Amino acid sequence: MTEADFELRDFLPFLLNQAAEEVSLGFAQVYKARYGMLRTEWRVLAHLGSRGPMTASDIAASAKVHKTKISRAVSALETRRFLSRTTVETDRRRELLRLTDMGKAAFDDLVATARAYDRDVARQFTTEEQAVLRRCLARLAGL
Amino acid sequence: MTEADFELRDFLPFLLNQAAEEVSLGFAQVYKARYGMLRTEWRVLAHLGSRGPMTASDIAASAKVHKTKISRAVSALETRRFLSRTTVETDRRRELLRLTDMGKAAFDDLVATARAYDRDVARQFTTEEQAVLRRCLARLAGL
DNA sequence: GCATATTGGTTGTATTTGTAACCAACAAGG
DNA sequence: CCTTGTTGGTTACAAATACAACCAATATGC
Repeated sequence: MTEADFELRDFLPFLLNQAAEEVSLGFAQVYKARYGMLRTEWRVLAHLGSRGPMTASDIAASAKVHKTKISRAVSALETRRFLSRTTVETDRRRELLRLTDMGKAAFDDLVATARAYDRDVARQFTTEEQAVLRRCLARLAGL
Repeated sequence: MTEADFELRDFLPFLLNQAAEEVSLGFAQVYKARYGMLRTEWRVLAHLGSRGPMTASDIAASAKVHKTKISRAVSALETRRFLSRTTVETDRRRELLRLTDMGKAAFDDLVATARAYDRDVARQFTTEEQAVLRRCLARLAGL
């Protein structure tokens, strides 16, 4: 007999993946449809929008995303004029990224959408559940 | 002023992705190192192991994974002799997938590893937190 | 100052994935 | 039967990702 009583739905890595996929797929469609943005691009936008100008590797470190992914997302956002780069004069390897007016507008708009989406998702839980859920996820995410 | 008080870490889709990535990355390395299996392959193995023989589209439906992904995972598992196919005689489009002895052994082994990993992850939470977390995730995942 | 190592960032190539087109087996309607 | 439509599954091609090699600027050791 093999381990017949093993249930995938009790397995945390599986549960997390499944939930994450389900939840972020819905939101991905929103901003993809509206701005043609990929997940990483939206995340770069969010970082710059909420924390102000920073360099690519700052974002990579804070979002724990590989720098090549960031690099490509930044190019895409630059091409669409959502952000601009300026080389840091004291260290000319680094470039400070900042949102253009268009980028800020997109960010504001996406924040509104994001908040509404978040409320929508959260609504199916009690306040206590929400608190526990967010706390546990933050811990797991290493925040 | 742009929406400066928006914090990514409060945004559920982001939290979920981050947590999922962090948690399943660790486990992925275990079974990738041991069996050279990809996530989808391990999930196919898990389905067949815990629910017995079934067809590719059964798995696709139950795991909510696209059938092409399943198809490729099944071929990979077949090549490595973890499973075998037999055409269903009453409907020759469908093929019943079942684990070979090797597949069963791999499944048993992975179940043990998975349980240990799960315990490890869960240990940082209280019993109540665990219950809430699993319940919420299951709901979000649509289980 | 000069060789060496490190860091910020990009590019090239091999995998992986998603989307759509596809084939074969079956089902339904006439 | 013979069209037409559906379903299970695979394949082909495009997009996305990971990984390693790379370039330029700076830091470090001597």
